[in-house]
Amino acid sequence: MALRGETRTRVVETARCLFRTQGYHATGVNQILAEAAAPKGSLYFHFPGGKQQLAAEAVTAGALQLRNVIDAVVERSADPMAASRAIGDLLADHLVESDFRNGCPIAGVALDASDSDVVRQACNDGFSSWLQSLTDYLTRSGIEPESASDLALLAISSLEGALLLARTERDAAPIRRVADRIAKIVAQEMKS
Amino acid sequence: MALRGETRTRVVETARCLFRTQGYHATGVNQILAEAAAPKGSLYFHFPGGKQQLAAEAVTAGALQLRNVIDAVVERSADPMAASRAIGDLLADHLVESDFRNGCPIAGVALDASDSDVVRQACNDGFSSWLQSLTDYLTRSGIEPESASDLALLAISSLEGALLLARTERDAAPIRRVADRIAKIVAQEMKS
Amino acid sequence: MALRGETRTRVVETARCLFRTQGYHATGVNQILAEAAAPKGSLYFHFPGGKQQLAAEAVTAGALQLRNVIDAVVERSADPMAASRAIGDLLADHLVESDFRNGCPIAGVALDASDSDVVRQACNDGFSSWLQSLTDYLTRSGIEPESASDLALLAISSLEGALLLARTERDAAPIRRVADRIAKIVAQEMKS
Amino acid sequence: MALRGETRTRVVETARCLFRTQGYHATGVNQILAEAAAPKGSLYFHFPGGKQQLAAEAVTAGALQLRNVIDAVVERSADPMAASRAIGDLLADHLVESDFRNGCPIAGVALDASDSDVVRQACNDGFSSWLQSLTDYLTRSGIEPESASDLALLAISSLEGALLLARTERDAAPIRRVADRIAKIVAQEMKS
DNA sequence: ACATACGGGACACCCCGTTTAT
DNA sequence: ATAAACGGGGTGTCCCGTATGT
Repeated sequence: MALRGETRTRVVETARCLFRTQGYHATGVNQILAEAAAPKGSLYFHFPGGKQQLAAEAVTAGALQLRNVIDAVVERSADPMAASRAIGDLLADHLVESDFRNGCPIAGVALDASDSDVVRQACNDGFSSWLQSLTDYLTRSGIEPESASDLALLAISSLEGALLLARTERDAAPIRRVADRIAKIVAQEMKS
Repeated sequence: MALRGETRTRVVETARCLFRTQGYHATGVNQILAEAAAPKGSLYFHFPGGKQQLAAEAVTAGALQLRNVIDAVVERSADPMAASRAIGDLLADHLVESDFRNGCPIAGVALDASDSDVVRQACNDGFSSWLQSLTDYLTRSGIEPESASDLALLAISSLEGALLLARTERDAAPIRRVADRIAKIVAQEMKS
Repeated sequence: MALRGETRTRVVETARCLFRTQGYHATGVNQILAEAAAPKGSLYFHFPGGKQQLAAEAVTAGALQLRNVIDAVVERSADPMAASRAIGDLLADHLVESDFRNGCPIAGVALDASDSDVVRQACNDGFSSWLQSLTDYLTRSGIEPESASDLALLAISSLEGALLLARTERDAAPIRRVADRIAKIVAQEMKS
Repeated sequence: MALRGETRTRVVETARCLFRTQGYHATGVNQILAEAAAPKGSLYFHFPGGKQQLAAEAVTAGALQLRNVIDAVVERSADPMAASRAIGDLLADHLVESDFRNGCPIAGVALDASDSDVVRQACNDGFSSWLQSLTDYLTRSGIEPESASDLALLAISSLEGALLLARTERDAAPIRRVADRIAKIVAQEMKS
């Protein structure tokens, strides 16, 4: 018998993948349930808020996962410049390996479901956590707090945009080029 | 009887607005037709390729319009740094004035309809034209071609990402902060 | 709440009648659902295969029903000759009573949906069951198996064609004339 | 420039082919016009009665063509028995060569458009002409008029039905078997 | 005779959410 | 927690016919 919450987790994970590659409106709850091999009747038992709640949880989970992956990469890096390039490589690899389907786990939902407050809030929380985490890291690396916050915003914005451009172009080069530029900018900031 | 192409243009314009604010899948052709006060029966006369063709044309039109607006702003600016800040203000104003609905005219479609090649190609062409236009401008402003291309990619990526973050956060600040940072980076590039 | 399968059966029955009189493409699923007073949303719950599955089931049901009716008529008949005439009368009556709308429950679908394999197969199964049943009966009546199979094919083919002609002519005479001729041919076969 | 009526003829021919293989409702006027490379605007100039008139003319043309082909085959045959088998072979070949799509040029329309009187009448005229032609031939071959009429009806009905069965089964055997049986029946009739 | 455009309705299919009964 | 069935609205697409302008 299934452990308590096992089905729930599987549904969220499936939703995370599908929302990430297809966006909010292009992904149907039936598809999620079918792919998760979950019983349809119990969707609204686990997620009384329906598709919106499911998307919010999927985004939250996706944001957390990516943050953990990035944190791990960062900790293995010698300095922020190396970290930036490593993150770029990571994102580029994710994209290419999925045949240019796996972009940002938040963006597709954020743009597509911006009318739902609960979903938008989850997306915002995800972005905020990334910004906070990156700002902290840059500060720890010796950058002044104010600059660190700006750089974190620039880094995440540009990587987010680069993911979009790369996916549209079906070429991961923009991601690595942007990550490289960010590295240089961070380097200059650390010298001063 | 309608003037040649008048209805067609009106439909594309309506589609451009709706796709921009709602994304591809959240926008129905019925809604477009109703809002454009266009006859339903002749949609597939004007757009035999259906919704995909309509989206492709809407994206193309949106990309061209925004490029023209930006070109005008750029020409009024004293230098690339001022231009960057002016573009940021422009995008931020667009977003705020529309109650955080009018983001990038391409992004919402690009992320949502990446499975359709004809739509994806139109999005890619739009991004490419922006990149080209900006690269040219930076080159004309005295930046080396190689750096200009990189800076253009960074600028567009980061503004694209900032638009997404700002829309999600319902706060235009990220756009202006990113535009300001880009201005500083361009300044440094011009000194060297 | 509806008893298990009650709605489903009602839909299939309605579909059987409508497909029989109107053919496959001239019958819309909305019409079927409306006439069956069935809930629209659950059509694809009961029939995931859509209209094709519905038509296949309707044909199967129609073929079985007509076979049962014919079997009953045959068993009441003194000999194959009488049976042939009785079947002709039965089909002619069906046609006339419905103002020349109720022809063969298979033909209208078979000709109209021959591009769908699932539908074609259901039609084929229906015809095959009729052929088998009639061949068995003729064999039991003392006709050699090989001849019985040929006669069954002739009988069903000619009645099928006669139904078509009668419907087109709006005159049931061809059916009875053909049935009478078939009776004579069977008689001659039994003497030999 | 097109000769007068050339386009019209091409449209009717295209309609004949499409109606024969797809039936009435499954064939769209747009498809006919596209396949005939005919201008859409002039359809209702040539055929003010619309699709129904077009179908009626297509059926009339198809019936005449098939009658001519059969007449030619009959005249080349030594006797009615040979003629029956030759007709069966002809129809079977037509069916197989078209991958079981080209059945009777009337049946598909007759069953599918029986609600339109103008179409039904054209179908009826086609069938009647075949019956008349065949009855005449059998009479000329020495069969009593009354029997000849009955045999003609039986022959056409059974071949019509056999075409339907063969198409559904995707096997031309029923046509040849029925034609063979008809030949034997005619032979017996001629002896008496 | 043709061409462009309209016009509204219908098509099959699928959506998300709810209800009732296990 | 699951399951079967409902409920109505919406999807993109295509239909046949018409009207106006060469």
